[in-house]
Amino acid sequence: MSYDECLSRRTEADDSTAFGMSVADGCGACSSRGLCWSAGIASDEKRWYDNLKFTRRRVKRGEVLYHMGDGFESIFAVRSGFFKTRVLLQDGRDHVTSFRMNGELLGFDGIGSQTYSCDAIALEDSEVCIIPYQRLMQLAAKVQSLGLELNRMLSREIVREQHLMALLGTMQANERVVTFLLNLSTRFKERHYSATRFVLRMTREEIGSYLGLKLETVSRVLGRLQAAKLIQIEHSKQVTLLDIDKLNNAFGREADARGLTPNVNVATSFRRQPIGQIAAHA
Amino acid sequence: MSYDECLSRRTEADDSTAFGMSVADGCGACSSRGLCWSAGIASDEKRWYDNLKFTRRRVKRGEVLYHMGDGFESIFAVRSGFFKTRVLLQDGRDHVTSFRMNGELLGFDGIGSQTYSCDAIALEDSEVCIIPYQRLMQLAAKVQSLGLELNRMLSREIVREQHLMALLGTMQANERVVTFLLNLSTRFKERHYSATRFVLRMTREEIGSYLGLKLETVSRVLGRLQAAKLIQIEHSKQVTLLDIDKLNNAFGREADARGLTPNVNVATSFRRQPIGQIAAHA
DNA sequence: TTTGACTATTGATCTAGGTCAAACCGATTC
DNA sequence: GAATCGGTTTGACCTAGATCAATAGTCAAA
Repeated sequence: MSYDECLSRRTEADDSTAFGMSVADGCGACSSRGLCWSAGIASDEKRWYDNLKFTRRRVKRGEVLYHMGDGFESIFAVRSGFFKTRVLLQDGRDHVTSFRMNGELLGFDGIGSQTYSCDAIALEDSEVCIIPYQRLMQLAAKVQSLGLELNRMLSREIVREQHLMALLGTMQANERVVTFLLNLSTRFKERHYSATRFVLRMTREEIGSYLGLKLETVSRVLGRLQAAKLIQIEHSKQVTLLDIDKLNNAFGREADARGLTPNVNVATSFRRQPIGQIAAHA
Repeated sequence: MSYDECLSRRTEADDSTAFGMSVADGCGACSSRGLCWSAGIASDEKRWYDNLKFTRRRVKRGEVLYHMGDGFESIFAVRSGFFKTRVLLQDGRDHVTSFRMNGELLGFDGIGSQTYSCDAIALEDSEVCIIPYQRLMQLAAKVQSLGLELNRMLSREIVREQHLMALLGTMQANERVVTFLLNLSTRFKERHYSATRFVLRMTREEIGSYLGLKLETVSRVLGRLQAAKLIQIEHSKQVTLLDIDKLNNAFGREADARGLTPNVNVATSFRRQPIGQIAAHA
């Protein structure tokens, strides 16, 4: 998908973006302020942003933002909504590699080969800022701190994935699910949403794919966590974390900003116990 | 570890690096030429490299190049030898996240937080080029293509890790090990070493950690592959791939340059069979 | 050349999580 | 309000890979 195609798909009705929107007049009012780009840029260099016009695009639930194999033109910042990314295997298997919420970025995977290497799909009606890479790099040539910040973001994504690899390589099903919930909790908290009560935008199957588990296993673990009064689930999607400390102590350290921190601070034998015992114990 | 410390550990005897070494006079003669940095930089901009003095450091087998938590100053290019990186979990578990051979880079994980997020450990006596990040970025401010190339490398690392996550999330033990062997094979081939006969520098346990398997499982799979006459192993470490095509067809597509391509082009039912049947079938 | 520390192989057994199948639930549509 | 549909839960069973344990190869130091 070319950058022009991208633009043409922009919601016609959205007047505010009709002529592009600079960071100066757009980001200041954005609900992702402080989470997205601009947080890392030296403030005396912010004026440079005027050169970087953002456009936006609405993506309906289930719609694909970009496809694996599409030509890389832009990275995207989630303004609102929720996305998953997934890599596809030739035989039909796939694997979910991330979930993205507002203020988070999509498309880094395309820089290396000039072709996106995964699919990005909206899990609910969403809106993204389109950040054309070429212009971004032209600007970065002038604004030092912008290039540095971009590197930092790429690096943080590498670290996030390392932690996820460790999760996939070493953790039990219980730990994986709890780590996942705590990570979501942290990210909602950063966005000034409730850290203890939130909606799971993704299906059990998507969670399972992300965590390297089958959907039935995810469902069972959630069931056990509920039976242990550590969480509560209504209508399958609405989750309440009833005791974050116990969840933390039993299964994983406070997950940091962007990554899934897979650290565990209890003895191995303990981790292996069924959840009921852990809840009673902690 | 500071950059100065890094320098001070440099091998005293290595005169060629005593006053730093520019890309111009150092990289031209390097055995990693064409694999490392310089391949991606516009050639008319290569002269700028003179400003970037590289120093080197020898790292003995088992020695740590950098530790998780060390202050980030530099990235490293492997000149010779072999490294692993691993993330540590608080309770003593760890997970190997990559193996690096000559021409490959280490330390990207430190850019985001200014602190390395994993350990890098030499698996044999090795030598690295030390690339001070600050100077690199100063130079990148002048040389556009350098900044672009750095972004590409970071992005490729993200994609590599995505593929590895898919491997950890979806593949069977057999597939994982075969994918691993084929990936090594490809990388050796790129370096003009034999694609079919090479030495495993890492232990079964390290392979297992990387692949999310136990060392016994790795050993068993290798044993089965050998029994199926797909590979041959001498002295535990010396591997010969006897039939790359069969390995490929049965378990995974040709692995691309840097990533573990987890694609599989056979039916699921087929993949599940024991190796002997696959070998007979393919 | 023996000793000792690793590392790897191999067998026997166990279990976490996968697989299969049925039932359930809430939302939508007819 | 019956029917359909996508997603979820739950139970019964099974198996890939983990675990445990014994043996053996490899290499370097004494």
